[in-house]
Amino acid sequence: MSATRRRAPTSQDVARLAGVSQSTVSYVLTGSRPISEATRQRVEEAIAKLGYHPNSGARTLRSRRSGVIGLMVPEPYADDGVLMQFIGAIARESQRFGYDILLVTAQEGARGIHRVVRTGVCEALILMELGRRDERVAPVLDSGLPFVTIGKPDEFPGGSVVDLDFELLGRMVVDRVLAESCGRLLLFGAPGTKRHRNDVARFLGGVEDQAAGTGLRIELDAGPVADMPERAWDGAGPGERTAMFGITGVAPALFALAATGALADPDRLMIALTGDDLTSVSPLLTAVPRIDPRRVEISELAVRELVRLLREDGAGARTTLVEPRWVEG
Amino acid sequence: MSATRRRAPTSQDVARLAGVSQSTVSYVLTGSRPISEATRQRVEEAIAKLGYHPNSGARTLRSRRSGVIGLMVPEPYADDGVLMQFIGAIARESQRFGYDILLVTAQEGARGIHRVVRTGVCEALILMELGRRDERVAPVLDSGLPFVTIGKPDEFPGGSVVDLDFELLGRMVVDRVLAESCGRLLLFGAPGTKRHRNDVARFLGGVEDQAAGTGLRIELDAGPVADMPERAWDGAGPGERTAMFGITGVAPALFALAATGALADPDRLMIALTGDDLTSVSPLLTAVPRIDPRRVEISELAVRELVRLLREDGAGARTTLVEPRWVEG
DNA sequence: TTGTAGGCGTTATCAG
DNA sequence: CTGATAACGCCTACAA
Repeated sequence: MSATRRRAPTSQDVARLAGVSQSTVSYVLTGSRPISEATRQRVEEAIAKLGYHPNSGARTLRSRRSGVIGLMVPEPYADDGVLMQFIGAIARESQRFGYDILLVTAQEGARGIHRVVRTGVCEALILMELGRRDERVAPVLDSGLPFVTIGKPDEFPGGSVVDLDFELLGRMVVDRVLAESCGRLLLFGAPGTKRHRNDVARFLGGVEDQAAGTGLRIELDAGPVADMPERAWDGAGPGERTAMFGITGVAPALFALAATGALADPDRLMIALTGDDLTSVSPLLTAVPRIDPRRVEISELAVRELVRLLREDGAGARTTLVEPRWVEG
Repeated sequence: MSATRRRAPTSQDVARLAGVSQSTVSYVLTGSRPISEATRQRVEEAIAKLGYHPNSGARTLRSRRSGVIGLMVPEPYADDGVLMQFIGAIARESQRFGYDILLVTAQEGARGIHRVVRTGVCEALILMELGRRDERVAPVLDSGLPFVTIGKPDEFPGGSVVDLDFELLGRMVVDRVLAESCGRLLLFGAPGTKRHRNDVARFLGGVEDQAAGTGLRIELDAGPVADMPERAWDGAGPGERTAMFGITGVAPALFALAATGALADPDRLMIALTGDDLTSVSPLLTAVPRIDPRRVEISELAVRELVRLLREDGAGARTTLVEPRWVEG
């Protein structure tokens, strides 16, 4: 019943069929030396006819390039589909350059990195959601492998960084809030307890900078997201307009606000950090000013940056901060 | 600055340090022949001291086992964090058995499978979200590699299947709806247009079976999820209680219902298919009867089934359907 | 219980 | 422009 698993054709088989030496087949494939048009043709025909694919193990063993990029994903991840947006975009973009993505869960920590690096499964790494100082950086660094982090730790010798410009985001939010004549900005999602996260820290820095001297009151909310609307009510002065924003836990907050009708209340201004998928959820949300966190762009940039590090030999590390953008309704 | 990338230690190095032959090191690692306690000790010390990890390329080349499982993920994926629950659990469980997960995006289709299989990168596959008949099955079958699908296609020669028992789910929902004296069940998320999906088809089958002869009116909703509450209103007879359920698009529906206050309305019964993460979103949701789709269990079972196929040589394919469970509030 | 040696399928360095 | 040939690091039959 099951297909007899016959041996996969090797470059030797291709060579025989094309009437050339085995090494010539290799050169046609790698392009690392000039080949006459005639023999290239014959070799390519043989390849097609046999359905030949170079054996990955052999290639990796010999060349020390596995064609695999390790992706360290955070886990568990409470937030909605956000993570998948990154992973999908990273996988797609990698394939454009001939690389595959191997998952390394954060749970495995430094040991996971170590394993995947020492065994030579991965020839490069993308790290997501690093803490401001992260134990996983050490094994990466001493592996000497090129790597890119999505998320900007405090100090970073060696790897490239691609991330949203969270500091700019903070300034953008404050500007909008002031333009909308709000006297108060409620930052929900308990940012005060999340300063250890580099994105939160940078965002808060931007907010505080831009708000300084403007009289805008910044409140770091704490407590269950579900009760956030009540807290927003209580803290407002008479006739004062309140703005709300969070860089995390956006969906639950919108949910809670929708249930109380606050999304339609002109006394509140809600700004969401999210892709444009939210409009499909409820018509109410079209009224919410939104910022595109540009997750797909960031993912693609991360891959391309990694490919650059892999190709150009002595290529130096770089930091690329992507501007958040207002999504026009 | 950057660490000089010194050559990784080989089993040869370990052998020298331990004062044994290279093959002995290999035997200690694979356990494929008895080793005296004394030499095993020495070898293991040497391994630890050098931080040795067997080279993946060499091992794969020689043994034809790469230690990598290919995971074909659907993409793009509109639904919320669901997919990540599967992927995370699969990655974790695989690691318990010494396997890594390589992503293959559905976008690549049959060619992706072909590539990853012929090059020998993956020694087994997990396929998610297959259609009732799927083009990607063919290359998998003729690769002869063991595979497991999460999701049950119509016909399936060769691979194992692990999935939620969607037919039973349909019957469970109908039973509950009848017990709650609803005269009408509104299935939202446009299931009528999704019969091509094997889960939807099986669910609807179960619903129809169980509802037959009971007088329960089944309506397949269509149109934007956001307007679903209005449609639910309009179709109800006088004094009639309406139940609502969807196996897809649950979060948006709950969102829309919350905004209209319907979650607290005793004339409506909303049943959600979801993990228990929803309660953190809003207190309102604790009142919604919920079914646990058991994604983590399904993921783990899929991995264990695959490992079984890999280990036992002539192991036959199996179908495992996991029972949905009511989550008690 | 342990050692020796051949080969897995490539890449890349020699020659020609 | 092309052919032989030597590794790459490990597994495992064959010897001892």
